[in-house]
Amino acid sequence: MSIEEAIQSNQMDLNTKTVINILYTSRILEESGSEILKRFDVTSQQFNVLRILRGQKGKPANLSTVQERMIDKSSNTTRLVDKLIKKGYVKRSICKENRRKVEILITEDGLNLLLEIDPLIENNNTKMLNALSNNQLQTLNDLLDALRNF
Amino acid sequence: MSIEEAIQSNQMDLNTKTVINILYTSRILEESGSEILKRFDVTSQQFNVLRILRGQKGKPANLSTVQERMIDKSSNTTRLVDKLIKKGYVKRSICKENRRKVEILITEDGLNLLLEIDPLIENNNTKMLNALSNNQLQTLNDLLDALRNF
DNA sequence: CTCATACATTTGTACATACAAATATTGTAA
DNA sequence: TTACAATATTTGTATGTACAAATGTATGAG
Repeated sequence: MSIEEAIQSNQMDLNTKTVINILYTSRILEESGSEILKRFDVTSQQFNVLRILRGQKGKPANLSTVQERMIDKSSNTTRLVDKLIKKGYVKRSICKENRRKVEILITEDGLNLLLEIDPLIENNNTKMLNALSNNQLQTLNDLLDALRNF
Repeated sequence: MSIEEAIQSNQMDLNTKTVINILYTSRILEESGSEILKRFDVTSQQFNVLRILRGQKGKPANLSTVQERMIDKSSNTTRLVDKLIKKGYVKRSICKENRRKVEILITEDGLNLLLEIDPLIENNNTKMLNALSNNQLQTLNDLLDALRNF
């Protein structure tokens, strides 16, 4: 289904259409992922933070580093991390070298949660992208990467 | 900048990378647009509804129709419309044929607001998509349209 | 006609987000 | 060393979102 059919609108110029197409497609992917995460009582943002922390491979990350790397750089990473602490998925401590900074570390429970969620999300991603060949996926990535060089 | 550099993560499989790339790029576009809309004290969602209503060309739309066509099908179109009514950009009335339904119509003020915002958003879209040729934009749209046929 | 069901919207409530201001710590220039 | 600016995070507050339950209206079976 073309984006014009999807949102029942024609007569859009190519730029507008492209922007709307990206926003619209993104929303569909986001909702599909959220539905899976809901079962584990984590939001996409929380999942995103957990994956960033796992990527640190044991090294703690500062709040600001986490925020920089987040897909959705919502403010209040503080409160987002609070939620993860309450659930036991991350630990927080004050950085010894610079006491303004905070160090966040994923716990064993957090890592186990990711191990449980990962295959479901990967599976879902595969399903959602099923209609495109690897070549097409590569092209899509290249175009999006290029787009951001405005 | 590739998505791996952007979010400082490598070793992602192609599917995961593509999904993250779409979400990430979408967020950038969304924030850029929101910044413009903020000056006019409307959110992207409200702007989206106003454009849908303008597309009706004088014919009122039901709440459910509006919701179907929204990019972000957030619930509470009711309260979203409330805000637009308070600002004088739309009118609401009960549908005479089916009193369960509500009819929403954009006002003259709403149309004028869109006339003011449109060129700024179009200009911004052009700027944001500047790095891609028309051919590339077309390909991008085709890939996104195809993607949604999962 | 009247009851159950479906439909369209609204409302309640918990939670999340955005943005600004406040707090705490560090670095540095006089 | 003190004062000022810069940095990193937290907190306050208004607004927005998600989801379920409630309300009001229409439709069809018996």
